[in-house]
Amino acid sequence: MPRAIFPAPDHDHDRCASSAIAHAETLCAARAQRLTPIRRQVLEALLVSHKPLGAYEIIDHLAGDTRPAPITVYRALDFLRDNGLVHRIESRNAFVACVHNHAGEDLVVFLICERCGAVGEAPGGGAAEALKASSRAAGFTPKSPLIEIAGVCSHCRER
Amino acid sequence: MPRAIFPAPDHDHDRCASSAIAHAETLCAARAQRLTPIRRQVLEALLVSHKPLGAYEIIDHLAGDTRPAPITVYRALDFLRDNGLVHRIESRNAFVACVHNHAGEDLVVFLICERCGAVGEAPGGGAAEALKASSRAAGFTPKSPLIEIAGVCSHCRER
DNA sequence: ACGCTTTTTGCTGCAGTGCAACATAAATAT
DNA sequence: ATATTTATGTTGCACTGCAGCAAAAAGCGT
Repeated sequence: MPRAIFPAPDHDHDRCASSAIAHAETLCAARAQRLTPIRRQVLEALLVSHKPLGAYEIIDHLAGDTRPAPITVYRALDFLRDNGLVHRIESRNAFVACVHNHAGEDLVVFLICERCGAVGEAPGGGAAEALKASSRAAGFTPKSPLIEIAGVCSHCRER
Repeated sequence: MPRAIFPAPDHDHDRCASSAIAHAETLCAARAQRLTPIRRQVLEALLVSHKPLGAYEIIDHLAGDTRPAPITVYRALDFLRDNGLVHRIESRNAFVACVHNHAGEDLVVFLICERCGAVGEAPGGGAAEALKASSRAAGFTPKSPLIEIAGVCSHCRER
């Protein structure tokens, strides 16, 4: 069965989080990038929440021993984003862990549930090319489109 | 000739701004909405700049007599956005005047030039339906997609 | 093992974003 | 004219995001 875009609310968080961490380790090792404790902790915080978190919410999650300064978290987020492990949800000023493993694809469509706050990553299908073609027709030289769709996810709809 | 998506850098700003203001007046009159001085000034500031402005940049533009408080500008922006006269560029935390007059269409694609900062509104074509269909396939009930594309506009490319 | 360089983290500070809560003024309705 | 709605002014604050510099840690060459 394919990975559900919106995992069931009662799914095994720990399992999918540890698998994502493992993936991050593999990827960083392959690129000679260092998944330092802070970076890993930020990623873990996003993974267990399974929802987009603001920078200060991440700080709250990490505030076990010493409370990290905002800049520390932002730098970790920059690193994780550069390596495709975390996405920024622009319409929310928040960040989500990427659980999609979209290898090299350029278009990610974020589905943002307005009830539970969960974010799914849907395949963009042909939309990327259509949008790029449309913008080129306007004389524009496009990079990858950013697409975010608000709505209601399957689990919230059923309730 | 159709309205260019990226108006030439030397086009008649005053002309297109005053036409947009006239449109705003007509629209507000038709809806029994009040285009008060502050709201008009905020809209004018965005129109003459022809680029996205942050809230504090708008304040600077209006700071002729008395400097408006941030909340004042945000409230004016809320009003203008509710009436489709202004859009928010999420990836920039900034606002642009809408010069597209897209009557009732739901999809707006923002083309954001990374060199000059200008923002064009391109027709979305069939992308909206494709994206909605794709998200429905994931059990998601979508509202209108938000699409922003960074790149280089025609005028900057020629230079 | 030693110093050197690069990378990462810590720290201080600040500019920008965005809005809540309440008070006042202006416009509209009755 | 008075009551009601709508808009603006004021104060204050929480969040966002990063610059600039200092200290620590990791990697590298000899």
